[in-house]
Amino acid sequence: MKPRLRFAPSPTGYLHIGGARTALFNWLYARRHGGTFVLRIEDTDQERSTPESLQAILDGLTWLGIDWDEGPGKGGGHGPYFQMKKLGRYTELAEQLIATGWAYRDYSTEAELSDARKAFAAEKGLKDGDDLRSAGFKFTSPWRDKTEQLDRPALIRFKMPKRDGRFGFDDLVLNRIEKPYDDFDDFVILRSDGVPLYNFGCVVDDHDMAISHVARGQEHINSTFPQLMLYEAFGWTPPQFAHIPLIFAQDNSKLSKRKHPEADVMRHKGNGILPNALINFIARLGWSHGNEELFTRDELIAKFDFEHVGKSQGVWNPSKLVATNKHWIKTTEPLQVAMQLLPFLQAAGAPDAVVDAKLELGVKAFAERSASLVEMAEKLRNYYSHGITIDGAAAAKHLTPEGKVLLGKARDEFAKLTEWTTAAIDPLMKTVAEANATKPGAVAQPVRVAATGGTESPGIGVTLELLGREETFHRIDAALR
RNA sequence: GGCCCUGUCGUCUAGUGGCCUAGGACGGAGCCCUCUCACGGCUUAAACCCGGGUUCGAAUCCCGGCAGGGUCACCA
Repeated sequence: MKPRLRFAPSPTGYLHIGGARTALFNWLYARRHGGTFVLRIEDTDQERSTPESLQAILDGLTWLGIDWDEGPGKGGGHGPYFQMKKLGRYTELAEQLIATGWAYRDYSTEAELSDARKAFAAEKGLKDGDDLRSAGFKFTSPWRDKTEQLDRPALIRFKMPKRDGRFGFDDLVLNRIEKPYDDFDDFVILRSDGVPLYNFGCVVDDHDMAISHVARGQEHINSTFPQLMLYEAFGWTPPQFAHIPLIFAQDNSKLSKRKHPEADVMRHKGNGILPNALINFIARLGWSHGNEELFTRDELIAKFDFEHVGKSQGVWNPSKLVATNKHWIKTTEPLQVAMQLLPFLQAAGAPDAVVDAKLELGVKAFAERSASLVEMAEKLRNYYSHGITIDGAAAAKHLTPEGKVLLGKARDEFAKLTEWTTAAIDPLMKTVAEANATKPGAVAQPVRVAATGGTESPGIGVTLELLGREETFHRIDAALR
């Protein structure tokens, strides 16, 4: 049996880093075992769900290269993949549960629930604002054992069996987890407007979609128990669960959309992080493979397993993300990098830049000196402008009278060149230096400052090749003036 | 508060009873390479939460503490 896994976001905001990692783990497992990866949209929270959020999530997954076999835009034989499109199915199954004695209609009003809370508070001597849950409040509906039907809306509750002892499941990362039966109230499965609640919709869909493995955040551990009861009530076999640890921000609080901008996947795109670098980084945050740190997408697919997913929460480490990004900028095909770099370069002030031999050369020259595409674009833009503003301190240090003499001599050598390449230009630093009894650096720095306006750049050869013969002479002549 | 999960360098982690005088990576410090900046190479500081057991032997198993986290909605 080929495994079927899913990612089931609710479209209530952008794609969160934690969600992305959950999606990634499910996707990796499916890909590794030749299974199917399903994308399901849990849009039953009509208050918060928006089309924009849905699009943002789709965009985020697409950018990361996490593709789905079934779901929005793909179809598939287990749809609908939007929960709001299968309301009838939930109603039908909820009725089935009532018929089999596993659920009941609850006509309690908000007022009655509120009265119950107040009565509990009074009995315990609690003040306003005290947390009722902490004090052990449980709501027992008076409708639990009634079968009469009233002519007003009712919600449907699952009837937790009164049993002693404990129940649980074998988690793929946490191993055995159990809880006492009496830990659970009769939970709502269908709201009075006919829309299912999370636990119910989730179980129905995972069953309908023949999901075999569910990897999700550890915040879902406790909801696994009511879900297990639902599986029992329906006589269905539950999937295998893998609860993965949460991601925390550097301030040691849960990575949240509100407080932590880095929680937004697309923000990293804007920051010039390569999708493969982000994938590598979040995969390693919570999963390991011996001492290995760097993985291509294919290596991840070949090596991922739930056994090596850690049990404890991880902290977001921006500097390691940057280091990972540096690595992939250096090792990815220059052409690939160039294509992703282009929009950044255009935005940085080189609107006419295109993906061509020059840009590829630029990527090669700057791959080792850029932490991100943003940084690379920033450095490369000067190679796309006509003329350059020379930094004052750099000029003062290197465009001295002596420096200008050497710059002039270098210019003379450049003028003799029949081909304008790195290999042809580089040796000239030494040539000029030896002819003038000095070091190559004494020649290279004035050239560098004249050509780039600053004291830092790749080797003189590539730098000038990148600039082009004409622009190089233009800038040198301007500096010599 | 009840229940549940977790606890190795600052951070991510390797480690599944002897290979551990605890390894790697990021970050830090230093050195080398060098036409600048980088890259790279080398060196270095830095951790098994605490206390009891079990065992010839424990980071690894058990118990207790402590700490961190999750969850207890007609949200997901």
